[in-house]
Amino acid sequence: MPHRAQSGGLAPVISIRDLKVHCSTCSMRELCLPMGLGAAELAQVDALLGTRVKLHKGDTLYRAGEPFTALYAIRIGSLKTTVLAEDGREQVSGYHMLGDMIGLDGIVADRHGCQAMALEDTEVCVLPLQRIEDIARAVPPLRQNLLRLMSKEIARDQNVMLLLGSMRADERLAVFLLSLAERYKQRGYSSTEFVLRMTREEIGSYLGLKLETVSRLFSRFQDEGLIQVQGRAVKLLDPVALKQVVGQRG
Amino acid sequence: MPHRAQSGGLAPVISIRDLKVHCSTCSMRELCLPMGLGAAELAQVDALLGTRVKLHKGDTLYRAGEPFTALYAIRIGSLKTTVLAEDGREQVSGYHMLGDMIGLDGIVADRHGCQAMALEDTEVCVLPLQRIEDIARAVPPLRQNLLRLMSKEIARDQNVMLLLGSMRADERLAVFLLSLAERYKQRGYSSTEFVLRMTREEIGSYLGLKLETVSRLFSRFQDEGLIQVQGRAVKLLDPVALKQVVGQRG
DNA sequence: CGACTAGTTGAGGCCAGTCAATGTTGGTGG
DNA sequence: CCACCAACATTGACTGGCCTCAACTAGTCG
Repeated sequence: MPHRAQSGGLAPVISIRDLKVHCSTCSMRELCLPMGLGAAELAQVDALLGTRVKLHKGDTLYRAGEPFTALYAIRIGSLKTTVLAEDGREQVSGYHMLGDMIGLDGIVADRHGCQAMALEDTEVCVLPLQRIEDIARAVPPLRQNLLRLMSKEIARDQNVMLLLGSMRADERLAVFLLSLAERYKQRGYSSTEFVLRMTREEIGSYLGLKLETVSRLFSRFQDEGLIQVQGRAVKLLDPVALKQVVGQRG
Repeated sequence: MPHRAQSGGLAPVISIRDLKVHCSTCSMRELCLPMGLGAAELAQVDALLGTRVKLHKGDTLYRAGEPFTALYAIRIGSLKTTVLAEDGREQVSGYHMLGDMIGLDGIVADRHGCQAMALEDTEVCVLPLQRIEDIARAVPPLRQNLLRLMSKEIARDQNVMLLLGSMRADERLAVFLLSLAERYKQRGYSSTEFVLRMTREEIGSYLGLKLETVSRLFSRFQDEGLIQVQGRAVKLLDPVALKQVVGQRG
């Protein structure tokens, strides 16, 4: 099902003006593409941005193989990206929350290399492809930021490779929880208490594990007093001990 | 041990002039950063490039944590990049051959996120960081190419994640061999017969396997008539069947 | 209320890891 | 040139961690 520009039967509680994106008033601007820009530059970026898109839980923002037309910055909510093998196998390649940019992999072939799906009701800012070049020309620091974001994505992917290639199941889950905690913290949320937006199966797919293994590990971590789990609600009781899970024998 | 600008006791068999890099005369230019550029633009890039660096087998081009000063384009030879976990664990994150660009992960933090080591005698072109901005300003198509290369790296990493997260050992090795074959082909070499530049352990590290497993799989593939192996010399006898290894049960 | 999805837990099997012995290769120096 | 050594590679026996299959529970939504 394609994404929709507006949610179904809800009366609009926000004005038309708000529907236009403004980096200058966005709380995520220091994590997002315009990080570090001055007021004048921000105004330029505002003028170049497209509209925002609203997604409901389960909506797809783009699919693998579709023409690459824009990058997206997440304003509210979260998405997962999944890569598909030729034989239909599917793997979650990332979880993305507010302030993150997605779609960076599409530039190479003018087609998206993966699929992006909303894990909850979500809003993204659209950066149309044609305008990215304009932006890059007009605002040099922004060009730098774009490179940085891509570079950051590469560094992140390499860490996931390290996780998938060399860690045991319990280490993977510990790293996953700690990395979520860190990202929530950066965004001003609690780093010890949060609600997972994805299923056990999706976590497993991301970590190269089966859902039963993930479930068992949650139970085990709880038994060991490291965390408290109630469905998708997670509380990190002992982050230090959780860190120690990573990198130790047995 | 740091890299050296020139090899030890050898009399120079190439002229000084050749030591300066020239994209316009480089056979890799259509795979490398200047792909698709016109003659005038090539000349501009030539003027911006730094010198080349020679590495011997085992030499390190850069280490994780070192200040990021340049990107590198491989002229001759090959390198491996490895990421390190805090606990000292190490994983090969990529094999890179002539025409490839490396160091792209360093932009984010002004520090390299991984280590690059030569697998054989190797020469790389140096693109000093300060000049990358100049290049991007002066030659718009080159800016586009830089983005494309980074995007390609992201897409590649995601495929590795798919491999590590969802494939059995034999599938991983088959994918690895086929991807090497493809890359040799793109560079004008035989796609069915080549010499591996890395040890079984390094292959295993890249694929998330132990060296014994890699060795056993080479033997098994040979028994099944898929390949012929003699140490590091590999001949793909039945690439089609090798492709079929990927994605089938048992 | 029934159908469905998500999650938990148990029993058993298998793939890849571990440990160990042996063979092979390539570089070095006498 | 060859003997030597260290690094690399192969193969076997055994182990164990994660997967598979399966049963059951708890929410959720028509």
